[in-house]
Amino acid sequence: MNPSDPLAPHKRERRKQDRPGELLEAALDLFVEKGYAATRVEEVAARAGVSKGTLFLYFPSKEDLFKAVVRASVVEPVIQGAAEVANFRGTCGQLLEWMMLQWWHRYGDTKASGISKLVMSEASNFPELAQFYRTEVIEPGHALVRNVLQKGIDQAEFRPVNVDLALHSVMTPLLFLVMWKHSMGPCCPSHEQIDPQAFISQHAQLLARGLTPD
Amino acid sequence: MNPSDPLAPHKRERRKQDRPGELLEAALDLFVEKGYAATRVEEVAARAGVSKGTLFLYFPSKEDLFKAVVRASVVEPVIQGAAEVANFRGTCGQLLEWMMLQWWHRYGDTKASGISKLVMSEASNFPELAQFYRTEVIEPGHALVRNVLQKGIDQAEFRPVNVDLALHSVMTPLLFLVMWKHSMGPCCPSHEQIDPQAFISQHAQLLARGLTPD
DNA sequence: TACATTAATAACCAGTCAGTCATTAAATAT
DNA sequence: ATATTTAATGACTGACTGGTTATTAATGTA
Repeated sequence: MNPSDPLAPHKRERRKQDRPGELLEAALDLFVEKGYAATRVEEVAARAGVSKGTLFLYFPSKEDLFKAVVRASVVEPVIQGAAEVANFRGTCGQLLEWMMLQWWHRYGDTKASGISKLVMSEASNFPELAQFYRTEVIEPGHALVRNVLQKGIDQAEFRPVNVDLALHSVMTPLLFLVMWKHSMGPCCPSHEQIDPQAFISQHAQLLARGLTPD
Repeated sequence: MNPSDPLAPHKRERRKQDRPGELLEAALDLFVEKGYAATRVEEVAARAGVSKGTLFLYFPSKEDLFKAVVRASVVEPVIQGAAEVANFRGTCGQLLEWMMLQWWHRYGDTKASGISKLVMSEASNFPELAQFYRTEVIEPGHALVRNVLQKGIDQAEFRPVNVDLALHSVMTPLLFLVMWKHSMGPCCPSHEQIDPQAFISQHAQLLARGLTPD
């Protein structure tokens, strides 16, 4: 008998340990690629090499699967990145630029960044998830930036601007790059794509100059 | 007979002229509030005080309804706003700040701005709509900003930065405010809401300083 | 008043998809 | 070997919803 006979009963592998991770991985791909509403759980299961029923063995509902994906793929990078900031040597202006570039190639330029776009898109349909994202992802990130700005002001490297506003001047281009990459980017003629590195660098330097006292 | 008898046949008003506008209005509300996939056409019809069948009398499909909403609520403000720029007197830095503030209270602070968020969210599901949005909304806006930046450089008010990147440093906080307002904003404690006016002003001044030659 | 036109309706259809459950088979214990 | 447990399956269902259409009623006209 042909071993790839499509009518042959599928071999049933029992790998309880690995299933959740594989399902999460598959779900991340599809949610990012197609959005929440447009991805079918059966498709997620298929990509994980498993039947739909099995998925519901590990996640009680599509919504819970989505939440699990967010938790798994977005919280980890944040706390990991935060640790590295302490080691940096240089001016606050340089640190700011370094942080922004790091953020880009550690997270923004990654599949996982699609989740940020997705959470933004679906926030009003999942208020509690938005809340979670805010406290676990946004707030820690803001705190990090706020500290650098405050330190710069305390050391008289920066003017005494409103740090709670200035922080958004730092974060905003990063979020924009992520949104762009996962929405308008793909349908743009390639010759007018944005070069993220160059944009971040120029913006960071613009900010640093703008923050410098007279 | 009770005039509000629920079993009484509904009075049929025939108002062919007004229907499309009313449906568009209702659809704008619901799309902005719940996203594309989550709003049911029957709900749109109901809010417009009309039955589902009637909606399909005026728009051939849900997708066409969506496109019509985008055209109606986003293209008009852009061309109108562009006209006003010519009359401004002041430095390029001041003009930039003025444009950003205008944009905010003429469009960003408006229900229609929810469409920008929606187009971003749904771009990958409606590539052709994203294309339309890019050429009709984004490109004209970019051109406007680019001109001001270039003029500032030509007049030596600004350093010779890369205008195609700097333009995003201008637009980015505006898009961010819109995204925030329609996604994370509603689920944030009110005491840490962003003050859009203040943020835009400070950012614009940061940019103007950052663009100033030594 | 009788007739023609057409805006509006509501019941209906067909396709989709999240979630269920009876059944199967791999792994483990006896 | 045999029995027991439980991971995995996939056919099935029930709710939902975009879109259709036969019918109704409002309006204009002769």
